Amino acid sequence: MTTPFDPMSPTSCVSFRLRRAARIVAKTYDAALKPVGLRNTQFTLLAALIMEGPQNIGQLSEALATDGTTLTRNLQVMSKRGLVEDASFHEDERVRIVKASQQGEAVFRQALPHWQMTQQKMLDVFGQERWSELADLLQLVESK
Amino acid sequence: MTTPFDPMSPTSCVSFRLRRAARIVAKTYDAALKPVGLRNTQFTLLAALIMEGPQNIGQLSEALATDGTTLTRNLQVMSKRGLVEDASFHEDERVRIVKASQQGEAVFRQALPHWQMTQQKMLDVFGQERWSELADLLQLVESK
DNA sequence: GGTCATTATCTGTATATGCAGGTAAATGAA
DNA sequence: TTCATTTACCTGCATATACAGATAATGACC
Repeated sequence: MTTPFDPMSPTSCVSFRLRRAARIVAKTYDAALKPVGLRNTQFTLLAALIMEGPQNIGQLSEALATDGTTLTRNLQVMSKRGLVEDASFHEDERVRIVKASQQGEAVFRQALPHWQMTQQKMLDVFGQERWSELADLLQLVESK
Repeated sequence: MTTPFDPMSPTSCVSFRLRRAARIVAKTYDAALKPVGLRNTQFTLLAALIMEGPQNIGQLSEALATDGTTLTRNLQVMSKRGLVEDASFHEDERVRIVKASQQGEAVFRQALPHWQMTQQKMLDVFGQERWSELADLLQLVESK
């Protein structure tokens, strides 16, 4: 006697469902990262810079699917905290290359176990198999 | 020779993946709803008030998994535009009941076909079957 | 070499989001 | 009844997010 899932009801709005789930999940990571003073978003940004190396706004924007103007400001916050800094200049003077600072790397190392704990918990919720499928589905949206 | 999916790499962070997908999807709906002057978030809020009837902040917060303080402000914006308004008083004077205004309902009706078009496009991307599965998976997070 | 379109980023403005902490009403216990 | 606790909501503060439009540097074409 469950209500049938009606995909064309605003309740089933893909945007709503994704955002709602994202809000809940983000809160979990935020809580876990709180001891090291990072938000989940900042952890991701730091991870990108550390794992992929110094990058410019455009590259980050592409990789994270985040508007460049958003990144400018998110990086500003992190810059004030000394987590990231501008890297060497580029031939093209329009381009700004950003990298994780030493302190940024240290904070990231501190954050990693907290993140891993939470990530593992999330994998347990889904089951690793299903998360892999879910990730694939989400990727569909991004390629299109 | 594809890189194997490593669920414990920060690149696979559940929060990051969900948020990234949500950003992309939200932009699509925002673009579609622009002609009627609604953001996807506002459409959802309006839909909740119209389909479920007048509600207080607490009920909305529960249904949308959005912090009450966020709702207070989001509703403020919509109230200024005359889309929502306070409903009759409650016995409990702490409680504030909100409802869609006449104009809110009119705007919602205008928005609906635009939303439907976009929703259908998203269903096509996933395939209806898969979206149903995806929605189920997302719900896992919310129940826990 | 000068002009014009393109590209990379930033600013102004507005919404979305949530935590801490505050206030007022309701509730429950003594 | 009185007072402490709980509940429902709001304010202050900070971050996240993106569109429009501005700016500055490149690149292409004559």
